[in-house]
Amino acid sequence: MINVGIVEDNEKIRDLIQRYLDMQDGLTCKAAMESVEDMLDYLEKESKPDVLLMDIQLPGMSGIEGIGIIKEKYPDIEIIMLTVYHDSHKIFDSLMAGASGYLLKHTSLPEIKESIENLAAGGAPMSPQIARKVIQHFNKPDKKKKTESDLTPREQDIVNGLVDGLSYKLIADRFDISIDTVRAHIRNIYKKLHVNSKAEVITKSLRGEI
Amino acid sequence: MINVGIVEDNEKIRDLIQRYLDMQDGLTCKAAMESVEDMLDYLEKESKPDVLLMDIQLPGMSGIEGIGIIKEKYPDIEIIMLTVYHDSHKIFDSLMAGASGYLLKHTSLPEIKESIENLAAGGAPMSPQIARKVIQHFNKPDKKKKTESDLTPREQDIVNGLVDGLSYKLIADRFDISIDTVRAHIRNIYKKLHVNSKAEVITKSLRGEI
DNA sequence: TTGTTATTCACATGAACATGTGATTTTCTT
DNA sequence: AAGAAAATCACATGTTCATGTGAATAACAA
Repeated sequence: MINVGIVEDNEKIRDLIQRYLDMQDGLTCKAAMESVEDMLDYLEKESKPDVLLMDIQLPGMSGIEGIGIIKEKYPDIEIIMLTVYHDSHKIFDSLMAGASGYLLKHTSLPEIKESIENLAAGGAPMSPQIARKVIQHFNKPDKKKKTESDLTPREQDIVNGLVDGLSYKLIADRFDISIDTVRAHIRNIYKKLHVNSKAEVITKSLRGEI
Repeated sequence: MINVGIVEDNEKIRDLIQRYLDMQDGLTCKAAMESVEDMLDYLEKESKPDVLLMDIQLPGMSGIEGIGIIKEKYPDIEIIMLTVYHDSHKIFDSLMAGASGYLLKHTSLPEIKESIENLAAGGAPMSPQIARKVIQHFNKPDKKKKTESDLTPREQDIVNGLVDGLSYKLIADRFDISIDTVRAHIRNIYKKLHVNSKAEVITKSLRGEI
């Protein structure tokens, strides 16, 4: 028997989901709150659910903030976001905060039930549109190669020195060259990267733009 | 009508999937090859499929290498991996190479059909176990908080300015404070982070150590 | 062979940075 | 009400950086 909790401020939706889930075989749904704060109170007193369905837009604390707090106190509770938001920031913030699934609100009741069972079986429920955005997040990084500049090996050495926080003098020592040679390389690096400070080179390098 | 192609070295599985998909309404499946090389030959001559089902373990070029080559030549072809491998490396390598979905081989024929339609509708088909691993990839980064220093909001502003490659003067302008105040903050930042140069602050910041 | 690129070095100057010392005001906690 | 922390500003000094100009050597491609 999977114990499900709900955090959703819209009373109609909350009651509808609760009633539906509670009458399903294998599921029980007793805790249906309108805010994270209420749910936290409930969790201190009553038995903890296995799975929480959570909205993002809530009175008081947002659902995303709620994830962090709940997961810290009760790491075993799995949280599925159930929301209208499909923008990348909210999705990734939720996942990074510790959510195990992300469903859009147009998801039908039977699909929600299926998602909960899916989660209990080791899956990760996601609406298809959400899955798409998550995957796109991985697809992107290829373009880095296009922006790749063509620093010479020596120039790359110098850049690494800068990233390590070395002064010109220390870079010169590291590679056994004169400080003026270091300066010369840095001039060339700046030209190639179209920058004019150590700071920008370091930032570009660590962001993978070199 | 969605045109599907298959790259799979096991003849039985390949034929089975091809026959099944080809007899479905709304789908056609004419191109079923045993290697990426064969599929590339086919793509040069014949009409291009909308969706490719691709194995990873193949004679000759691996499916993951294949993704990159096919996506570069024909960016509009969507690729779904269909494989027995469920290790994180193969999953992420595939997604980063440009795959739009990842199914495990125990997926039933009707589920494969559903996944193709799902993809055509803007979704991203993934087996639940795969979705779980993808999400776990996001869940991890929390541990960074442990190494988090306790810079004040203003100090964090200054750090961001440094990362953006601004001089003290420009940082002062950005926040409407004097350059000496910037200096004062930077002194405090250096003490808290145990560093003594802009470069080190930028590196720490971009490596998530702040 | 001639030209280009990579790597090396030197001298010079104004701008930006690192660091010390000291001080005021506001805000929050005890 | 007293103390701590955060944010603000000032003055001073030595160091490091950014940039200009000029040049030599080696390696490699046209």
